[in-house]
Amino acid sequence: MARGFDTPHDKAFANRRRDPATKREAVLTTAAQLFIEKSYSRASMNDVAERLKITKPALYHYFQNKEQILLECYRQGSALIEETLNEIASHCGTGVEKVSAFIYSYANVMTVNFGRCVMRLDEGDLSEEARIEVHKYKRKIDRRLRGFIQEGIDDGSITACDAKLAAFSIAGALNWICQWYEPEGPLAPEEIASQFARTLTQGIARRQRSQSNGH
Amino acid sequence: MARGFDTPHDKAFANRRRDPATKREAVLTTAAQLFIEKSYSRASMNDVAERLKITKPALYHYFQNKEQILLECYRQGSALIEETLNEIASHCGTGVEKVSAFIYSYANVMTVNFGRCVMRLDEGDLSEEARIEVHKYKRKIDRRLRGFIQEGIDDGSITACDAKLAAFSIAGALNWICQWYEPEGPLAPEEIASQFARTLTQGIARRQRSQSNGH
Amino acid sequence: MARGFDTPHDKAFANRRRDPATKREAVLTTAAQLFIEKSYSRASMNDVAERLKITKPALYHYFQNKEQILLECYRQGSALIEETLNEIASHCGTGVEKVSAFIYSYANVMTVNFGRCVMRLDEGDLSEEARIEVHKYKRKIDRRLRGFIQEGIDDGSITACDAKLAAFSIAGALNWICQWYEPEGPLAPEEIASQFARTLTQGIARRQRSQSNGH
Amino acid sequence: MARGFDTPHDKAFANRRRDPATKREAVLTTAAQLFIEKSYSRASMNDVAERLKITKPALYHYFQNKEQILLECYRQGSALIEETLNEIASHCGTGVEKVSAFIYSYANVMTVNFGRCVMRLDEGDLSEEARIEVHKYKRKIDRRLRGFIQEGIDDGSITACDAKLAAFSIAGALNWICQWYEPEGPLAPEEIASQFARTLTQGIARRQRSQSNGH
DNA sequence: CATGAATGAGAGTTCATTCAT
DNA sequence: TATGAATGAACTCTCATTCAT
Repeated sequence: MARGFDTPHDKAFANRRRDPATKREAVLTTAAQLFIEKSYSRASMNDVAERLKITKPALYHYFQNKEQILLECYRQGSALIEETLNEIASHCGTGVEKVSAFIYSYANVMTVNFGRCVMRLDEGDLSEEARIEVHKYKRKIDRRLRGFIQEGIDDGSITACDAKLAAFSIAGALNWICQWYEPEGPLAPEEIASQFARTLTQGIARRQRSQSNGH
Repeated sequence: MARGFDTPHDKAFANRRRDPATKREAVLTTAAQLFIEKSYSRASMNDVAERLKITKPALYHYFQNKEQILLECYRQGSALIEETLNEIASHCGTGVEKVSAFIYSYANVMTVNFGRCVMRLDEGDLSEEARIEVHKYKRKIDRRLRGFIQEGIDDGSITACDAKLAAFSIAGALNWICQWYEPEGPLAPEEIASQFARTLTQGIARRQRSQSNGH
Repeated sequence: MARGFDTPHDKAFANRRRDPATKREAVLTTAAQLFIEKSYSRASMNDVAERLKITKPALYHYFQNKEQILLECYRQGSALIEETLNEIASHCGTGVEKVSAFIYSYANVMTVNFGRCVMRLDEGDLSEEARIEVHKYKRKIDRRLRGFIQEGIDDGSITACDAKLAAFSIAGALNWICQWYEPEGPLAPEEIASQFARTLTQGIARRQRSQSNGH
Repeated sequence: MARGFDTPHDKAFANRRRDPATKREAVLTTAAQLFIEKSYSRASMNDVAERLKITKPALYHYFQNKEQILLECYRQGSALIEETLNEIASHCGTGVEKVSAFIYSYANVMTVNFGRCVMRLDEGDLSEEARIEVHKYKRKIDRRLRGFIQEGIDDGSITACDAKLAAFSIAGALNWICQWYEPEGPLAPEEIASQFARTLTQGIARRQRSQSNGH
């Protein structure tokens, strides 16, 4: 996974007859990259175009406007998260195991640009309508995490606690990853993911004489 | 502490003979509020001036430019955190106790505007020089927290673990507070602070009865 | 006459082997329609292409550029008017009869898109050269109308008056039709035409019984 | 009246401390002039600014945006017309006299830029809301004119006819003035006004043995 | 031939900042 | 001193037009 996002995407535009879907993707990926690097408001359409070595108006062939690009970033990132959520929910296991799996997967998503966009970019840049859509995604994630925690409390694998605050705490630790993670840094996504899964789970796991949370 | 930042500060400008320092403070507080409400880039100097019921150029009597206001917000918030850090460091106690105290204080700071500014605003809006200064503050906080954790590991109050990642995890949960906390919301800062102190500490605290958590 | 211009013209492009002249006409008719609906500047080449279900560059096979389409609209509309003018001029009859016939025909033309284009679209969108050409058409119409009026004055069928201003007045009433006429509206072109012919002619016709209208 | 609109209005901006209302007016007058000269869409904010010898953004001190300038032009022009309407309506006189007075005043208004704007500019450039407002103005004018005509029919001063079409015809002749009138041309507004009043009134006036419509 | 893709020029608008009073 | 007015630079977006296939 990951680390591949720094490669130039201007090749997608080398030939005029290239697959338009590929080009659209290239625009999106480059935009996401820039949004993370410089923030949405400081990343101009010109910046995106320049990095792709095309002109500004060409972008408007693939997206209606800047906000649509932003929204699509949110959607892509949310989709990544949703995938893992569904997978985990469908698996059997105790609550604490689901929480642990969630943390592991989510941490990984927070190291790819689209995932980072979801939690790092400013929703204030979205229109009211788009903001509502994005909120739906976020609420769903939150509800799932709380659900896993509650399952754990119910099945005895998690210590009794305020599921809401526990979720905030875990989500906070995870979401913060997208603020400090650097693709070129010394920590590989998997390392981060597995240690986070271990540490954060311990904070809420029911003490037992011996416990293994394998990953 | 807390909650006092929503009162209107335009009164500071009601009387011409008011202390200039007070006025400067009023500008700063109002700006911080707006930066949190709308983000730095969407909060215009006009907005600040309007809310204070003064004119735009008047702002330039107290601050060189918009960035200086932003930087000062970072400084104020960082100072709040530093204070608590020094206090805790000077207190006696085991490592885990210091960590717990840190979490409690820090969580509280994350609910006041200046504190929120430090971790919520975008450093990309600062000049290179200012960004370096702010990084110094942040590194210091991180170093302290890691130090507390290491102390705990050394004195046996904290389970052996990667202090760096543990710090990231705790800091993440805490820093995220400034993203979701709402002054008018149902959760009081102290509630948040105490539950976070409890939950997050558990994640790293040494279990009193012997316990092995298989790698 | 009339009302047939709302039928879709994209059928002209359905068959590849269709007469190119037919296609050109279809472009023109559609463009005229759009120019009337949205104005020349707001009707984009894209709009024209979309309505015809062809691609934008295809338009450039039939017309050099947007302005040429506009010019051609003027020409088509002017031709319609010119036709009626010649017909009327060649007919025998008193001046007032010619004026009445002119009003009737002209009013009808003002309810078809090409006719409307001539008097409703903005000459400012034409190049200097084209504008001069269009002015020639308009001047010719004006001269003819004035001629008819003068004939009437000379043959006694029209009250003595400033032929120039009288022409302006009649032309104004007629030209204004293209601003308010709606193809789907309650008034049929012929109704409008006949009442206008009656009313406007009365304004200048010589009274059968002697009458003085004091200056 | 009239003819004064070609004088440069940049003097209003010579001094920074000049009356803002005067400057606003200067912007409006210059804009109206340009809208008539080049049409709304071709007259750029830059054009307006240049002619006033200020910069583009300075315009935004006086008007929210381009459309607001346009709307204000419509308002100013409509106000001019409304004034005369009220005056005429309150005067005693037969219907035909009122119609004649209306024509005279209205024709004059059609020779000043604001008046011309009302009937010459494209309503399609207005937002839905503004368009509704402008329609209200126009409907009011139309209703008044029809009212005057109906009064005339009722009091016997005007020949029985379709008041609606008669109004269209008169309004058309008058509105067309704003298309061909040139401030520097040979015809003075008053000349146009008085002949139009005479000619158009005759078109509907009841024939009497002798009649004087003085102006 | 006909087309999807791309461009260049220019539009309106915003905003931090600085004159000039 | 403190302010209303003005600016310059930047941004998003549109569109007629033309490549390149």
